[in-house]
Amino acid sequence: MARWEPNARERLEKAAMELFRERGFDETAVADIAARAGLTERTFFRYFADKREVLFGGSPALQEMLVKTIAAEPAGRRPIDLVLAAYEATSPIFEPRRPYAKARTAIVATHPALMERELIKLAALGAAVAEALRARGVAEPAATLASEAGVAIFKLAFERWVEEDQKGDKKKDLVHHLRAALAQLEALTAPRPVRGPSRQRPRSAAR
Amino acid sequence: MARWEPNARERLEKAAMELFRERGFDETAVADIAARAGLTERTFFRYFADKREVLFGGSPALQEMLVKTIAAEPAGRRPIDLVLAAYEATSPIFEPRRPYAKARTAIVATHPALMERELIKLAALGAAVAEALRARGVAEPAATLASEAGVAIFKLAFERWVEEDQKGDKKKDLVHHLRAALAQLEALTAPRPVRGPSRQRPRSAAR
DNA sequence: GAGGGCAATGTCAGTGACTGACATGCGATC
DNA sequence: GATCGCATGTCAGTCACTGACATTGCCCTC
Repeated sequence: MARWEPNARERLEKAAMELFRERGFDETAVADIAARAGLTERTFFRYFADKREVLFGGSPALQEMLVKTIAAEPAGRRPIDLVLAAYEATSPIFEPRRPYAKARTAIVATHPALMERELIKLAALGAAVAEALRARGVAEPAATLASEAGVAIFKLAFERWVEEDQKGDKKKDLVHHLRAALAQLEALTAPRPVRGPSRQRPRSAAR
Repeated sequence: MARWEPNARERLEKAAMELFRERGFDETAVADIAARAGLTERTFFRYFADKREVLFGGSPALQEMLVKTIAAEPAGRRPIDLVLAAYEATSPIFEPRRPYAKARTAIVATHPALMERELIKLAALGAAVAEALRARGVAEPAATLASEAGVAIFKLAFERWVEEDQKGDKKKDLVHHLRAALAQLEALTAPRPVRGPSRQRPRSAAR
């Protein structure tokens, strides 16, 4: 009721998550979210550029963490290792929020419009990472490719990490999944076929 | 005027490209596009799910070509090579359309909403490729990672290919850029640092 | 402690994307 | 040439989003 309740932004985010879960994204009007948060539709749009954005408030902080980590890493490592270190550094943020991450991921998966937004946020993270690599002297196209590979690894690892069911004891952390994903990518781009013993004519390497 | 002019869909696509270029995406109303095509707004929405979709009509054909190529490739190659072969197979389609591709890419780059749509289309291509790999017996997570790597390679190669200015003689084709991008990715994920002679302590390879 | 200023919120009116229901004209079929 | 089906048109409505302006609580200063 009171006009001056604090944390308007968080209230809006919470109300939106609840309503998207209860009724679905399309069936929730912005006015509904605002009403549950004790605010008006107009105020919602002062905090979020559009209806989808309310689910992506954590994005800037994540990006900042990635960029700073890359800048702070010691020298003498492959670009892809710098990128991986950056994503590993976010693990302490995510680890205590696994249930929240799971709920949010489930909502995003329900609507293509939300997946679009998720994809462009990931692309923005990738672009920021590429820029941070360039700032360290990594040349193109290595910077772009390493950051794209990083996004692919992160997507896969995050998905595995979120899906891990509460088997209780043997839960792996995000860092584990990130390292596994990188190892698998390395295996995939290794010069010779990966699965099964050799069974085709040898020929000079790709390209 | 006549109600029964043929090719309504193509007329809408052409009108949209023109108007987006002349006025910009936001400044073009769907009713404007329809009017230029000699149709009504309602008819536009019978052909395209939303205003952005009018720029993405080629997506299903592209996806079909990728999937079929992967299914038809001979056995005994790395998954990533199958993926690359699939993208290479699209080259004859793109090659004669470079000016169109350039114009379209420029429009998409002008508006985040269009980039979002582009990203989700690429993700859909990637998902279809991963599925095609699985149908050939490629296991997870190799199928997903190979298809994601393929998308990254395609994005980079396509960008290079489109940007290539009309220097006249020495234009490279899309296949060239695709192969170059794969080679660069392989170099990035190779066990040891890429640039400069060795200058750090050796240690056993990743993982 | 009255006044003034600032920042967050509210109110209102408008535009345009998108949808459902129903009407209408063109072309083919029997 | 009556009928039918499909592409298109018409109309009305909802909702996301925006700009202009009003209001209200809070803090600072004199």
